[in-house]
Amino acid sequence: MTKQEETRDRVLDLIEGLSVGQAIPSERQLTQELGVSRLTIRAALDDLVRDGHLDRRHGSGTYVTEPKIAQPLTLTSFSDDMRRRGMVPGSRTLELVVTSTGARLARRLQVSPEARLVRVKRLRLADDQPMAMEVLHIPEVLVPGLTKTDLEDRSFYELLEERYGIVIVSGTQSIEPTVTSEEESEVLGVPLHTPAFLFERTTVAESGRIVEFVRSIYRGDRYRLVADLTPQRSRNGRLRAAAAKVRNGERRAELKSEGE
Amino acid sequence: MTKQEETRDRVLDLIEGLSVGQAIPSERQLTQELGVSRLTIRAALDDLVRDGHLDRRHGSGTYVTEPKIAQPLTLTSFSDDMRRRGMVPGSRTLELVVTSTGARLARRLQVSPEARLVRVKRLRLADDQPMAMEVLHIPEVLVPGLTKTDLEDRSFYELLEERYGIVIVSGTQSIEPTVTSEEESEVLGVPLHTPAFLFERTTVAESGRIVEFVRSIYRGDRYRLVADLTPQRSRNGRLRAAAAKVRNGERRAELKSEGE
DNA sequence: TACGAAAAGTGGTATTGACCACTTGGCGAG
DNA sequence: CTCGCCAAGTGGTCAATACCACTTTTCGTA
Repeated sequence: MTKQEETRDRVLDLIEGLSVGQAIPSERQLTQELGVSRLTIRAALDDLVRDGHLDRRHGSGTYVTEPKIAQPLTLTSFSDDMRRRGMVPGSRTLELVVTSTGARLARRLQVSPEARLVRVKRLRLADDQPMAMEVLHIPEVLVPGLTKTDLEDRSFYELLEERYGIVIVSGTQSIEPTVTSEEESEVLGVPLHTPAFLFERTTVAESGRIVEFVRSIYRGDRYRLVADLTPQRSRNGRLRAAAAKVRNGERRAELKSEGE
Repeated sequence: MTKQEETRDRVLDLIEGLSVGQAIPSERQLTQELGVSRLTIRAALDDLVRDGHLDRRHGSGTYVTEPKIAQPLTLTSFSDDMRRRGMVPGSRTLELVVTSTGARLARRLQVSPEARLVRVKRLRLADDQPMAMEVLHIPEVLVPGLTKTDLEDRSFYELLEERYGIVIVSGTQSIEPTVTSEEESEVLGVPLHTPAFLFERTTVAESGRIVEFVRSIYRGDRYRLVADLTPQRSRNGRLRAAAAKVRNGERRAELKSEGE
């Protein structure tokens, strides 16, 4: 744990005691209160600004921001994602079976095709409304004794960490447009061939091992991705002069209002 | 232009003279060669690492990386996006008309509903294959005398900067799944109701003025979004211990291979 | 020759001190 | 009372220096 990380967490604690819009102590004040150099403070605040917890105003101060709506292109769990929108996340496990892996999934998960695999199909709810259907594939050795109810009322990632000691550190997700199949339509309660997002995600643990492959279908009529864009610097220099003032675009998702 | 930005650009120039995988001079060497402090060097390199131009290896050196496939959730033009994939971008202007604005668009563009608007419909090509159809809406006062051919063989953003002196600094883009309409199917050469991405984008100039509202339909069978994910820090601290080692997920798009 | 320890070089973190640019609020002149 | 200026406080940038952690190379020893 570096001082910078420690500082970040201490400021994070500090933020919890404040309300949105309030200013945190100035950088020079924090230097004294926390006993670290201003550079360290700034590096820690940089992180928190990047993550959307703080907003700096040159010449004025540093303020607590509205909690971000969401950052679906960050490694967040469905539960956290929905909670952040003020909705109650839910989950109904439709099926939990142990199967063999097969060639394609074996490659994705980087395990032997003979390995045993837990396959979980579940419905994700937001305020008891169906939002997405997802199918998880997890090597059985990683989650022995996993049951249906384990997955009902908590984040799978929390469970992984607390019971199995597996900490997620990264992942890759692809996004495609698609339309719902017959099964998906029925489960989600939408007409056949409704537009939807298809997310495919593999996540990686601290150890470097691939933990899961997930295939999710999100209702296109209720889920939308929103990205704040910033220009990029180009290596060939053509547009370099038009360099960014705004940096680090944020990503977030929104729920569409019913009547849009 | 701060020293840090100047340093960044000088390193960027330096990178152009190297090939992928080669090491750039060490930070201490750069300190001397460029005559700035190591802190400044590091800040500049931080930027370039974030943008994917460089890769740091602790104890070893800093290396030039493979140019990123793409970063579609960054403010990049279609032309740049396609070029980066080694494809030849193209554009066919299907229609260019001046109309009045209407209430909904007026709100989006923050102009009077009576303002004149240039509406451009065009087909975007990659290697002469239809990739997307887009409709641009631009207040006419910003781009007087714009013609069809202006838009054919160059980036619209380049044109804006060079001829009209308008520099784009940020934007917002929403992404939804949809299916192609009759017109879109015909123009793109795909069956009716093919899954597609609907992008809606508004871009903002240096002046703070909204420059354009764009609605694009991307073929779902050829265009895919890929995001590298990293965990986030949470303000309520529950999972904070599992903090990220990997930071700053990159986003990129991929073209699907034909036979997938 | 093969191995292992040491040294040299690299990026990673941290401190201290300084100055600049911007915002804000108070005070004085009109 | 109002306006404009100015000073204080804030974040933004930069320098010089030090030490740590890691990688790579070198070189001496077995």
